[in-house]
Amino acid sequence: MKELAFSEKYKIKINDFDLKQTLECGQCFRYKRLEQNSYILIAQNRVLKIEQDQNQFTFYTTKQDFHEIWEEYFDLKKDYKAIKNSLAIKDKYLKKAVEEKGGIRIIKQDPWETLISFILSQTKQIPHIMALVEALSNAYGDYLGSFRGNDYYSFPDYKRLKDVHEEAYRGLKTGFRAAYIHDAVKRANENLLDLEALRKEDTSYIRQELKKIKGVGDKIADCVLLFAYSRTEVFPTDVWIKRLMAHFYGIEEKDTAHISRFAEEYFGELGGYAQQYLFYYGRDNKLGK
DNA sequence: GACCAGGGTAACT
DNA sequence: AGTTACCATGGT
Repeated sequence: MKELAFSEKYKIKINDFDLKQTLECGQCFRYKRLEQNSYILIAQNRVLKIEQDQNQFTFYTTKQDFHEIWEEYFDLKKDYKAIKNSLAIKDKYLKKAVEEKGGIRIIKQDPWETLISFILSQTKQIPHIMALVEALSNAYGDYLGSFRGNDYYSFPDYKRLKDVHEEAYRGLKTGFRAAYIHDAVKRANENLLDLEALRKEDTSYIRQELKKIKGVGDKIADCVLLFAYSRTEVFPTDVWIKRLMAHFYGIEEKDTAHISRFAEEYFGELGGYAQQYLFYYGRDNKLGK
């Protein structure tokens, strides 16, 4: 047992950044809220504590770690003001979404963790996804430390999962997704899937390669492209987005490919940002029923 | 007990 | 190319 002290502190002012919005908008699953504006995040094989007071942030780590790891991870160098202005002038829904959820940053997560997390996400609600990712980490990840009675484990990489049987994943209540996880692990260990090598490839090629994994279709591939590979033009289309596109823009399509084409046309290079603002705004306000 | 959840696949027209 | 049943589990 190792109690995490969080004795290091680095304070910094950041604009267009909201901790709650960035963590709870549905892009990541490994955080724990401590108090109103205080969170634990597990990422990069570390446990990070962060606090926010207005535009003043406290990262419980060294200045060096902040600049080498977390500034990039939270995409804090980018000018989101310009992005939000471009979107807000397009229509009243984007204007509202950007006004209300303008503190979202698209974080740069690990591709493997993102891939497995979104495989687990299918037909699951966000709290269930978080529970499954946590169960997988607790079972196979490295122990990182404890804080206030909670133990934290890293997300297990594909090498760590090499000899895990499909039945073991079923034991974690992953259901039919167990076979998909097993296939992804197998492909990674057989060098049929190299997520680091894919970083430099074209978006369409990455999508094509990801879809070779069982249980990975357009939506999950697009989530990996947006949340791990920073392909910010990509517009993942899920059940919420389908409903919201009908509600906002009258796009009554069942086929996600049609919605993606509309999004590509309408949002252009800012598709990924638009998707996150609209998704979180719509879901938080229960719009589109 | 029916219905749905940040989907995808296979088997149909 | 466009539907539909089904997949496993947990929550209303």
